[in-house]
Amino acid sequence: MTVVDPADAARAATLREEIERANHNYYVLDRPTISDAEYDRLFRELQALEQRNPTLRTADSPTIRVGVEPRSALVKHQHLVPMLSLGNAFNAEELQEWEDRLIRLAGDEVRRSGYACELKIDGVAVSLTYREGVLIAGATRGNGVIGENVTANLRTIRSIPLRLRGTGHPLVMEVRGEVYMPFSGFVRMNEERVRAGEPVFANPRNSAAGALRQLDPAVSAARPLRFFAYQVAFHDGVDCPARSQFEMLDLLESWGLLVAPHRLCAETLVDVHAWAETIEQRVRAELDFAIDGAVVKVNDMRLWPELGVVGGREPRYAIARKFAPDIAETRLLKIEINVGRTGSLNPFAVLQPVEIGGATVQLATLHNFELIREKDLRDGDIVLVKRAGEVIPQVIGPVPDRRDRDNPPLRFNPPTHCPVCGTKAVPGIDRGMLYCPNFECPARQLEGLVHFASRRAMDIRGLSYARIRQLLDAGLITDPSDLFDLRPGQLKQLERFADRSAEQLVQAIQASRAQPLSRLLFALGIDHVGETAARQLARHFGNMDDIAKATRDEILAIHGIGEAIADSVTGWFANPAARRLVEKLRRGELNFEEPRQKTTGALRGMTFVLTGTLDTLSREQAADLIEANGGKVTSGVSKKTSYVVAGADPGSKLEKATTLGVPVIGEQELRRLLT
DNA sequence: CCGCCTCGAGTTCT
DNA sequence: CTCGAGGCGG
Repeated sequence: MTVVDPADAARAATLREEIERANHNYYVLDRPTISDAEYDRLFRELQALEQRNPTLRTADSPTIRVGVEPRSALVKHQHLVPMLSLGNAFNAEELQEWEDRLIRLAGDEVRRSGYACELKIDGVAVSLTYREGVLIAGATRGNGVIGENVTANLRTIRSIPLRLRGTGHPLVMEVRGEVYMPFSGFVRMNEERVRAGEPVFANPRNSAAGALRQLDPAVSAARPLRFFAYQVAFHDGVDCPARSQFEMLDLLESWGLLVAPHRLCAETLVDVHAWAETIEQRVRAELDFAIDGAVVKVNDMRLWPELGVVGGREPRYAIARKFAPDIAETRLLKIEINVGRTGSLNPFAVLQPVEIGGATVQLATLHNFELIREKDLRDGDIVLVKRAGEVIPQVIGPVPDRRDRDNPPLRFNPPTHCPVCGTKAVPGIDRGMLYCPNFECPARQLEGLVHFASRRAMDIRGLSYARIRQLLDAGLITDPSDLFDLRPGQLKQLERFADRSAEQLVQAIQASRAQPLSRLLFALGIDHVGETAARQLARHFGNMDDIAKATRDEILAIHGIGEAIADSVTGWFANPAARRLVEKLRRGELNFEEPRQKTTGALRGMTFVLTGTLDTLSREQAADLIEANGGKVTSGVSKKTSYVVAGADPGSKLEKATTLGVPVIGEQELRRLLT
């Protein structure tokens, strides 16, 4: 006789109530009140409590039921075989526990069978009934046993065949799968709704659910819905046409159904884990639809009955490896604008900090003003933010349902003037972009100086963003040439400047005067003149004065330099302010010469691409080494690449090298090439 | 004129 | 790292 802790009992009751309320809001009212992650947390806590105290497991506990009663406006549909849900594993350890349990139940057969791995689409589960290959009915999952008949709506989805292709389909069967709305379609649909003055949808899954339950099929036909199939159910006694889940997926495809991409037949759990990591870190961000995890199934279907079902609810042969949610709702506090070095006005979103995929997101780029207009983003909106792997956070769109209807926030208007200096903004070549044309704009000066001092330009250590701002505010500098007049005494006057750091900074600035012309030229920040073009110019002309007086045609003659760069360079040197800057730099005794490049070298004519972490050399050292020996380093792999030098943990370039047949070498082999 | 190869520029968080 | 556009070769 076990004694139940009264605190546990009270907690269980609270959890049950909260879960029931969330279920009702989600399934019945279609208005989710808590996030999926929060729901999962509550659910698991309740499960754990009940496991510890079996007497708490009441007959009406949500852990026993699969869902709730469906809304009754639609005709009911009884599933041939119940549509069960899946147990969850949130990490590799829980996945391992699952396998351990399987092996205890069915022995090593499980290992030999391997695992079928599929994406878990975040959509609406449906069941399609085919008789003699013809679609006769379709239903939502409902409570798992009885769903809603939405046949007419499902028929409007083009990726659902009305008649199956191929042969070998059982007389009557239900194809199980997921209806979803792609991100692109979701965004487009909301844009159209904004134009039509209609309310907009909160997120793709709710849109798909809402579209399926429309009473008028014409309405759901207009929605961009898709379908992926993942399973088949038949009457007992019907021979399954496939032996394994993976074969079944192939069979579904041969019948003309779509199966979610990136599936894998894994031999071991280690492979499953590696695959799931790749999906979560890399693949997920590229998909045009939401996934909330991966489904792992024992591949051999003959083992399924033996493994049984947990609590009448979750079959043991499959488990959902859940990912951290990569989408969250948060408030867009304000749309702000950054002024770039080139004068580009870059809008970004300041967000109420929100946890997504293990990182706190506060800022997200909005790219350009066209995009803000299309999505109709406004200060104060609740927005959907997506972030996956190492991808930069992205604002998918507003959730206007949550906008105060009586008092909507003001529509965002692109700036007419530079927010920093007030100069009239001008449109750029790229659509949606605006520029501040003022060369003396303080923001542009700040960004320009940061670029000047940066590692790849003049490489002045200790001259950080904050320091530059401090020097500008103190009126000690306005342009890069002023740096070279700075004296330690002036810096020591400033706050937070120790004697030693003042001397070190002046020292670093003085040392940078010797940088080759190519770096100085790049540091000046002339439009279209990056590292490569700067080096080309410096090598070709040899010194600053010959570049300054070069004609457009003389510059055009250089291989790799075309009209855009030539015009930009001659234009820059024609500007009196620029000429004054050059003269001040000359007085500061900066190096205006490019050292003669030796034209020999073991790597002459070869092109290299670096990826991953090399054994001893840093990426930069390796690049220097290659260039010192006459070779070239580029960023992308192409047919012209001679070698890809790969280290530990290489990126996507390695894959591209193998597909293009480019030889891949390591650091040791690179060194051998030098001799 | 088209397609491929490069380069330039901007960007978030740990 | 990725997108977009510059530049070149066919």
